[in-house]
Amino acid sequence: MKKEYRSHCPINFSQEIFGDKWSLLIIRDIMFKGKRYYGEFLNSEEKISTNILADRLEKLEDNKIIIKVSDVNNLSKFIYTLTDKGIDLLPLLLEMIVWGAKHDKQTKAPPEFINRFISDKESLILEIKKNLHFD
Amino acid sequence: MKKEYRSHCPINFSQEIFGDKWSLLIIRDIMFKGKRYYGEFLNSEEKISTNILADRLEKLEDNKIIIKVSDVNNLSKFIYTLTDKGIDLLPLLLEMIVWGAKHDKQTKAPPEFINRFISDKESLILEIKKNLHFD
DNA sequence: AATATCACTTGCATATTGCAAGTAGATTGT
DNA sequence: ACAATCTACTTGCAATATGCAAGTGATATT
Repeated sequence: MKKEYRSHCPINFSQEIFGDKWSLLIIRDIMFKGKRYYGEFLNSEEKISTNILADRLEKLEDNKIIIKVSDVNNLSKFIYTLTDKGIDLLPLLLEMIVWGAKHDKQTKAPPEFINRFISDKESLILEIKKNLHFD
Repeated sequence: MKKEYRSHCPINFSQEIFGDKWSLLIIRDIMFKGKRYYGEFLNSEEKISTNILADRLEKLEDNKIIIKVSDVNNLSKFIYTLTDKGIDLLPLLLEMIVWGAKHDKQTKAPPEFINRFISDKESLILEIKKNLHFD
């Protein structure tokens, strides 16, 4: 079960963990949209298929980006949350949002969000992080 | 030849363009290692295969992240360089380096590079950008 | 007790990846 | 001038990954 990395370049390391079309969307859903349940991820705009979702959740959990715990209010449900390692992806995701918003003419990124990030990175990061701790 | 995006979320937009295991490694090679030729990319540590390299270079060019021009000193060679859109990926890549270096115990990222980025982001960004303009 | 919900799993067709070998034009060496 | 080499790919094919649809088993609701 041990993972062999192609190299220990930090960019390669990162890409081997979340360099696919779906992983960061799951992290986005938890980080920015407050999603926590399997069914919520399934309903995201990009329509991930259920087997891919199951696979990515498992890989993200294996890589300690997220943790899965059962929901005490409903034992047939599980709650997925970010670990500190996952929360550490926030600055990267914010830069990705800035890049995507700048270069997609049809972007849906709210301009006030982008402007706030550009003019006041640190306070935005702190505010988002604060909202991630429900526990 | 028109591209349909699954959504115009900026994270999804970004991932549809470079969310795979190889694209950002090519960009890394140009940005941080000064590589410009097909053969140089082929020789990178992670050993990309030639058909995948050809495919990714074409996609990166289609997406205006890189441009391909023939080498006036050797007509059998082409020079690949970053566009402004590609150079705009620098902050994202730097955050990726920080994350990868922090969470990979075996990282090869030089600590002084990480420390300089953390303590003095903007000057490091400017310096790297300056070195990208050979033209 | 029957029905619905939830988080997956399975089967299968299609698409992508990766290895190895081949090709065509430009360059270099003799 | 000619052959060998270099350079940037292309092609064939096997292995892997993806995505759609349907199924399953445990819990929850009525």
